[in-house]
Amino acid sequence: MRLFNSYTNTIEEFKPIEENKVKMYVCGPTVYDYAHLGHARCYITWDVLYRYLKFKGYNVTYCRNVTDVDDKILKKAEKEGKTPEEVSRYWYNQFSNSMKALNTLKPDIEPFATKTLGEMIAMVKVLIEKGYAYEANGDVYFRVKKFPKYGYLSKQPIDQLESGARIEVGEHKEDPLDFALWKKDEKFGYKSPWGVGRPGWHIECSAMSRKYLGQTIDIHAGGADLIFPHHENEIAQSECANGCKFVNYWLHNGFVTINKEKMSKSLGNFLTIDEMLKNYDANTLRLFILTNHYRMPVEFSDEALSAAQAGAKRLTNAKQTPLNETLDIKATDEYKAFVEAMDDDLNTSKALAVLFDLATKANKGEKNAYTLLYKLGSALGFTFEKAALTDDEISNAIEKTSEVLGQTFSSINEILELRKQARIEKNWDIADKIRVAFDSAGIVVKDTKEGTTLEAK
RNA sequence: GGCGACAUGGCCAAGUGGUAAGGCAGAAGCCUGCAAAGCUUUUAUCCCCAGUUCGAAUCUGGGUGUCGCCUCCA
Repeated sequence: MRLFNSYTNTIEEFKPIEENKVKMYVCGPTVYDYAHLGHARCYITWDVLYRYLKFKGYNVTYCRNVTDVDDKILKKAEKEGKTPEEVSRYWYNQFSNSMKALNTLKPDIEPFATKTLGEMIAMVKVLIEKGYAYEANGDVYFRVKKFPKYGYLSKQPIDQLESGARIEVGEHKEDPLDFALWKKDEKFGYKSPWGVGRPGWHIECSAMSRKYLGQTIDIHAGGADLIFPHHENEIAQSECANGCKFVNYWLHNGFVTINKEKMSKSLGNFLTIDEMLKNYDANTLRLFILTNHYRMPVEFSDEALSAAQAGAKRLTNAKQTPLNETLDIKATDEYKAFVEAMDDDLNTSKALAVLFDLATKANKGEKNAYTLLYKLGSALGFTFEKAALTDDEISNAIEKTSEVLGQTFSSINEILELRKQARIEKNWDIADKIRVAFDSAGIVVKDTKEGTTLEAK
């Protein structure tokens, strides 16, 4: 398997530290607001990597943190008259629901920053002892100049970084480039050797990653906007504290753009996952994201989403047959093509072509095509289970039909029986009226040789 | 200003040296009572210019355009 490593800027053969085991860390959300389509892209992308590694037989430990100590959380808490815990718990639950609705797998470990404070403080202590950090007026800063590799990940010459760096009012840095490991905060802070304060954002990930996955891990992933300064700082902290390499493969996903602009909270041009899920299902969003390579930008548009919706239906509407559990899928050409695509730095769009090919084969009645479609599709996180009609849809359909035919029905089956009779008698008027009534209730009526089926639109 | 990326048919998007996957939309046919779904067929010379090569969308150089990072950000 080959992956693009942002650290070396090249595609590399993936070799885990321990054979067959993969330790992956993904920078998780700061829980203070709705998750948007950009987050969906990030977490779906790494969900696919997680699923695919498992599909390949790796024993994967996936850790994704929750940042629950942060300025924005505190601001929100003050504004709403709540405690920071209340705010972060509420938004964490929202986030979890969104992730579940998107059909992403739960990470094996989901640590909270506030539960890892001991490790953060210990790490900062070591950095101070080793001379990589210093205390200044209750704050602790990292001495960037002491770490010669600083800027390597982001490919930034240090003098360029320097010209952009500033010292904020009230900070007591030795150098503008230095960044905070610990910040004095007497109001919301926690006890530490340097007084009451809060950890810096970057040290959180360094500490959580080490605590749950170890000093050197295989994969660290996140949005490309985290490269600088977040990941750059993580490298500096972890490598100086631990005295060894931090991450073997740095993976970064591209952004979702809207009107050719990055979708982000600060620009206010975002669509929340919850909003999106009202109009499109999880398979549609997943297909929309996976048709593009994960490192490329994805432009949001309703046309693109509609196209993805039609495409997702094509996959999930493929003729389903009982799964053949004895099939040796690894021996099939489709499996080989799929794996070859995915092994090539997650070429999901090529992998999808295999799925579409299988959908066509399944529709033509080719043996095992559906089994393969199901298994390979599941490795990308698609679901093939047909959604049952909702009570709303059913009662609506009954109501609309009763209206149109001027006759009261008590169940769907009663209507279908009537329609069946009407069709036998070639009373197309009644048959069509029922179909139109069902359609307006969101139910598609299909007449096939095997009989009539109902599906949610 | 520094750093990085991208530019392929109506739309989305693979493809990194040998004459353009796939999806959506469109057209035609089959199937259907009519639909829907499905099946079959069908639409490109790859931003511009120069170069390397027997041969380039694919390599090199120069343009043009778009985006991202350099500050919180997935």
